[in-house]
Amino acid sequence: MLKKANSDLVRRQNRGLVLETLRHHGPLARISLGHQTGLSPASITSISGQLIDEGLIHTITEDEDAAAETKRGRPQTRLSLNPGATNVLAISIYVDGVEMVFADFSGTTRPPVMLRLDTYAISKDDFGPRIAHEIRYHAKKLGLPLASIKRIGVAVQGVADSIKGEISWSPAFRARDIPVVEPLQRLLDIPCSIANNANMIAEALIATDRNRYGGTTAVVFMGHGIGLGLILDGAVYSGATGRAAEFGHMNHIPDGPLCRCGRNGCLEAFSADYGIMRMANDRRGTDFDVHAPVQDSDMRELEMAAEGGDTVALNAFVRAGEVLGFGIARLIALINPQRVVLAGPGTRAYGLMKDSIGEALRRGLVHDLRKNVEFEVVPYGKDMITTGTLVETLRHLDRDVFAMGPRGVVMDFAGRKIA
Amino acid sequence: MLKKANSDLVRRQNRGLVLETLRHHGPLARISLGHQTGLSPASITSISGQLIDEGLIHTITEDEDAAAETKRGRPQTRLSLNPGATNVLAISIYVDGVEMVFADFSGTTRPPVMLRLDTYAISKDDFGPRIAHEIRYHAKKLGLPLASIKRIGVAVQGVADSIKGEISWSPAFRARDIPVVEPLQRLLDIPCSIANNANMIAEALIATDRNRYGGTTAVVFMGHGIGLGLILDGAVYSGATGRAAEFGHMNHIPDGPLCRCGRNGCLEAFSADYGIMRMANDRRGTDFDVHAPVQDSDMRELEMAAEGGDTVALNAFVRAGEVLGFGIARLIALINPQRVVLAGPGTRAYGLMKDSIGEALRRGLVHDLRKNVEFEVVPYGKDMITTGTLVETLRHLDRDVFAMGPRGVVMDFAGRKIA
DNA sequence: TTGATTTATTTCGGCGTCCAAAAAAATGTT
DNA sequence: AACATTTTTTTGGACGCCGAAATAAATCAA
Repeated sequence: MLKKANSDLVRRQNRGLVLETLRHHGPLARISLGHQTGLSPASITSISGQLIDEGLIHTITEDEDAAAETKRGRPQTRLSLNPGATNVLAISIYVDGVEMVFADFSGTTRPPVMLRLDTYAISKDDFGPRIAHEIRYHAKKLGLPLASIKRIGVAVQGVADSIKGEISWSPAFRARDIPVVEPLQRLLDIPCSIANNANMIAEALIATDRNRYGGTTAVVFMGHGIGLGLILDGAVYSGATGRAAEFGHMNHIPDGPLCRCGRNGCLEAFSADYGIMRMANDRRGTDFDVHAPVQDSDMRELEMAAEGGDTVALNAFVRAGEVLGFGIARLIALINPQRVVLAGPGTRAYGLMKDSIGEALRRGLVHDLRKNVEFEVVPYGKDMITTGTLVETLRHLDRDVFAMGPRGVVMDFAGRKIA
Repeated sequence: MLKKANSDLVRRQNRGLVLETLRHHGPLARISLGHQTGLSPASITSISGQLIDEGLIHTITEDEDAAAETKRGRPQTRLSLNPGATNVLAISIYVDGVEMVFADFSGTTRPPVMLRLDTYAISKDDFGPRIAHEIRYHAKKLGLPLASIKRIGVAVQGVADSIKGEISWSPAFRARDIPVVEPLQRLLDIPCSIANNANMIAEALIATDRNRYGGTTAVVFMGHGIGLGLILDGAVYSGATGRAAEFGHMNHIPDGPLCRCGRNGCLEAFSADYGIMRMANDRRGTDFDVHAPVQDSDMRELEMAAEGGDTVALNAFVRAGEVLGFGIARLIALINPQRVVLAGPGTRAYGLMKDSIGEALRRGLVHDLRKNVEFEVVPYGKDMITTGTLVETLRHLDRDVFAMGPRGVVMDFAGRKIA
C-alpha cells in the first residue's frame, strides 16, 4: 500500500539523499552533488545550508589536492560529512569475546577494543549490563562523551531477533533469548539495534560495490555455523520476525547426523566446523559433543592434514563441500540470485571443497538456473562485519534521524536559522 | 539508495493512494477518503477534482442504500472508480487452453472466454500472434474497442521471465522461451506483462486479506508442477531476472527419481501430479514418461483409490507429502515466513498428505522456526489466478499510469482544467 | 593591470503541493 | 424559520523544488 506524501517527505528524502551521497562519494562540491542527486543547484544550496547550520556537514578548507588542479572559473568548495557531528559504535560478538569499534559520523574508526569474555558461560541477563558497563568505560577512556554516541549496532553469529532486540540463539552462548537492545538502551540511553553477522557482511559488500552486489545476492557465511545474508533488490532482507535466514539449519538429508539444533541432517551438521571435525574424527558421529566449540587451531591442523594427503581429513572437507553445494543449489532454486558469495573463516578450506561444491551444483540444479549465477569467494576478515555494522548504523542515522531535521527551528528561505 | 523527491512525486503518490484506497474500500465519501489516506479534506477535494475531470472516478448518484440512513448534516457524496475509464485483460494459460477475462477499471469482469488450444503442440513463434488474434476477435465481439484496453496481464504455470516477457519453460508447452509480451505489444499496441501462476495467486491473497497475507507469506502451488509465490514485506517478490522461484526444482534427495527438468531428485519429481502417478504405477520409475501431461481424471481416480484403502496409491500420496514437507521445511529455514499457504488443484489430496507433511516438518525443522509459522490450505479455484492477474494489472494502472496525471493540461487551484 | 571569460554558488521569484481555518452547502431538529 | 450538524469547497499561507538572473571568485589574455 502506498503512503501519504507531503513536503515533509520530500525534505526528509532529499536531505537523506544528500547525506548518503556525501557518504558514498566522499567530499563533493555543491555542483557535483547536484549532478549525483539530480537536485538543482538552488536546492543543493538550500539543503546544504541547513545541514551546515546543524553541524552535520561542513565545507572543506584545507583542500589542497583538489585545488591543485588549476582550472578557470570560481573554484569549487567541497562539502563533506562533519566527523564531529556524532559518534557511533559497532559491536561484534565472538565466541571468545566482544569487539567494540567506535567511529565518527564520517565513518572513521578508532582502533578496535577487544574484550575477552567467556560468552559461552555468561548468563542471559548478565550479558547486556556487562556490555553496557564496558561501553561506558571505554567511551570515557577514548574521551567520547556517552551523549555523543547516537547509535549502537550489534552483530552476532546465529539467530538475532532484530524486533525483540535479542540473541535468540548463537553458537557463542549457552544461554538463549539474551536481551541486548533493551539493557543497552536502558542503561546508556542510546538507540541500539542487533543483527546477524552474515547480514552485516552483506551490508559491507553492498557498500563496497553496489553494482556488483546491489541486485540479488546470497552471502553464505561459513564458520562455527553456516549463516546466510540475503540481498534482495539491493537491500538486505531480514525476514518476517526480523530474524535472519537460518540457512545452516536447512535440512539436507532426512535422518542425517545430529545437529546442534537437536534435529538431524541439517546443512550445518555436515559443513560447519564441528560437522567437518566430526566427520574427520568419527564417521558414525555417535559420541561426538556437537555443542563443544571447535578451536580454530584444530581446524587449521585438519586443513593441513587434508592438504597433506590425509584421505579421511580430505574426505570430510569434500563431503562438507558436497552438502554445502546442495544447500546452495536449493537456495538458488528458491531465490534465483544473480550472485552467490562465500565468506567467513570456513572459506580458508575452499580449495578443498571447490570441486565437490561444483559437482553438487551440477547434480542438484537445472542448468537454466545455474548458468545465470555468478560465484565468488571473498577473503575473510573480521573487519567486514564491523564495516557492515557501521554502514548499517550510519545509514540509519542518515535516513531516519538526521534526515528529519531539527524541530522547532525557524529558518529563512534558504534554510538558515533566523533566531 | 534513496531517490530524489519533489512535488511530482508527491502528486503521483497521493493520486495513486486515492485510487488504491477507492479500489480497496469501494465507494467512499471524500471525508472517509481523508480518514483512510491521512490526507486533509482540502487535499482530497483537490485530488478527487482532478481525477473526476480526467474521468477516472465519478460521484455516485443513485446512492440509495447509503442515503437511506437519515443523518443530520450535509449528506456525503460518495466517490467511486469509474468503470468506463478503461478496460484490462487477464489471460491465464493452461495445458488445455487459454482463458481470457476482460474487466473494466473497477475490476468488474466479463464472463471468461475459454479458448481451446493445444498449447503443448504450438510452436514458439506461433503462440503470441495466435493469442493476439484471439484478443482482437473477442474484444470486438464484446464491443470493447482495442484502444480502450490499457493493459494485458498474462499468467502461466512454470518459469515466466517477466523482464524478457517470455515463457522460459512451462509444463503447458513443449516449446521453450516463448515470446509473449513482445508480439502482443507489437500486434495490438497494448502494454503487457507476464507472470507466474503462483505469484498471481499470491497477489489474489494479498488483495483478499492484507493483514493476513501482507507480511511474509509463502504460497505453494501444487498441480502439474510445484510452484511458489513469495510475499516479502507485503509485496510479491519476483526474483533477480524477473523469474519466479523454482521451488519445484529444488533438490530433495541427490540422485532421486528423474524430474521433467532432466535432473534427479527434485521436489516435483515426488510431489507433482506426475511424480505421484509414477510412484503409484511403478515404484522404480524406470519406464515412465515424465513429459506426458497427467490427466486430471486419472489423478481423481488415484485419489479415490487411496481414499478407498489402496495401499500403493495411498503410499504415493504419503510420500509426496513427506517430500513436500521437507521442501517446505527448507523454505522456512531460508525465508522464515509468517505463513505458508497451499493452493492449486493438488490440494484436493491434502487430506492424504497432511500427516506426512506435518511429520516431515517436525523432522526437518527446528521447533523455534516451526512454531512461528501459520499453515493453511486454500480451496482452489482457477479464478484466483485471474483475480490475482487483474489485481496486479489494475494496481499497475493505479500507481504507474494514472497516478502520473495528464500532461500539458492547465489546472486551476483545485486541479480543475481551465482550458 | 585590467577586462573578458569561465565556473560555482546564491538569490529571487514562481510553481505545485499540502494543510488549517473559514466559508459555504445541504440536510435534520426544534 | 432559526439553529445544529456534517460534508465539501474556498482561501490564504507554508514548504519545498526549480529556472533564471545575479553574484562571486577564480583564470586567461592583452
